[in-house]
Amino acid sequence: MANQNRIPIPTLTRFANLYRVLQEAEAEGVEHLNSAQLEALTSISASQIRKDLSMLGEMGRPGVGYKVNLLKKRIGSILRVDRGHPYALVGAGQLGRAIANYPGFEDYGFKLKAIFDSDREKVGQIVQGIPIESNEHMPASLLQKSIRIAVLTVPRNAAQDATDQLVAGGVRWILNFAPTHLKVPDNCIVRDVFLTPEFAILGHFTED
Amino acid sequence: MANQNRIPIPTLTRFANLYRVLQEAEAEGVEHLNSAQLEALTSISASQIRKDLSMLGEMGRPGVGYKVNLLKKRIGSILRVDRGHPYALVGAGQLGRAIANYPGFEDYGFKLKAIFDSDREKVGQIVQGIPIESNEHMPASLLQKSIRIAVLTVPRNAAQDATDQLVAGGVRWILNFAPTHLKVPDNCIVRDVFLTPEFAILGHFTED
DNA sequence: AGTTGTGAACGTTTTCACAGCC
DNA sequence: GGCTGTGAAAACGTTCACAACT
Repeated sequence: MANQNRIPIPTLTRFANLYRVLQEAEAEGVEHLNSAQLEALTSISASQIRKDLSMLGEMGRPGVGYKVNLLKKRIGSILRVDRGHPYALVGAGQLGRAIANYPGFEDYGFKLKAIFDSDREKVGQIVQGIPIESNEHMPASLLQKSIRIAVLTVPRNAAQDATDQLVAGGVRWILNFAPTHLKVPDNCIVRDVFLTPEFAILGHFTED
Repeated sequence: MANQNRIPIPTLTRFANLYRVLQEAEAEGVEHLNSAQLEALTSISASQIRKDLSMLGEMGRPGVGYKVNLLKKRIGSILRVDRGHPYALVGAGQLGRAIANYPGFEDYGFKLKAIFDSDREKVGQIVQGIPIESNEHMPASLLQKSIRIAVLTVPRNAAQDATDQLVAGGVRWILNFAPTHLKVPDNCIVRDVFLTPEFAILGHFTED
């Protein structure tokens, strides 16, 4: 039965993937998809999909499947894709710019509103229509723009400092690409995206 | 007791993090670290660390802790950091270049050996000392260089094509940044690194 | 005393299997 | 007949707690 509160992270991750597939299906004019078809498109098992979707209440029709536009809308509302979350990018290096320029995030309701970098040379440069600001105004600028979400792509040794300033500026959700653990207050959520472990895992499975 | 075969992915991820910390400790001349100290450095719980390390056989000494250089060596061999895995980058866009230029991967034994892009403009450009090759020679070039590992950073609609060519070129491990599911033969391992779900999850926790 | 290694308890996530609905 | 929704079972991963070792 529907228990909309407290959806596990693995389920949310799968919702994000389903959302993309549903978007594509809708664009192609597909009206219904059943759990087996969704499995083919995502390689999430059909039973897993049904279990996940059961958290949203009864979304499917036995014998028919799930209505694409309805399901997309429902998952979208869970992921809050329609809110236009403003976010800040801290660290306008290569990875940071790649993320700023990555087109996919807007589909999920995220809107880049500020970019910070400690490098004086970069300050004032325009990326994605946003001028890079100096790190120094970070807290004030964040507060003024009501930004609560940040993506952190600074070098490891600058990460904790930048984090402290983000927190001072009212940021409560951080997507962290710096390969280090961030210390934040309890009311702040950090999602770590570490690339080296991904490589390292690949290494382990390597043979010969 | 030591069951070196079949180490769970979460454990491998933690090993990769421990490896970095051990590298730093070794560089600083630290000889021993106990599980509580490792917890402080990684925020992996001490009992979790002991459990993970117990998979490697008895690596620590009660009352003393773990010998840094020994443990680093052991984890390194699990992650096969000493093999100098040659890898290819497919897609020399911003994200691809950011990854190519990221210094951390070499520490884990990965060595960039080829770059491919379908854009004629880019072919011949040098990135990290490697000339960008045209997609067309991909399979032949991969085979010639004995490359078995690839990082895929092409747009979604080019991803499956590129994957097919990688597989034709003998690649068996793919780190996939393209936000789509790749179809590969059974003997090929794909690790997906999807950035949008990370954002999407953040969105769900957003309030207001 | 200090710290490991590990069985046992716990909690979470996935898979199974099928009753019930379309 | 086909497919969903869901309890029940299984698998998995983490934390606890303590005997054993230095």
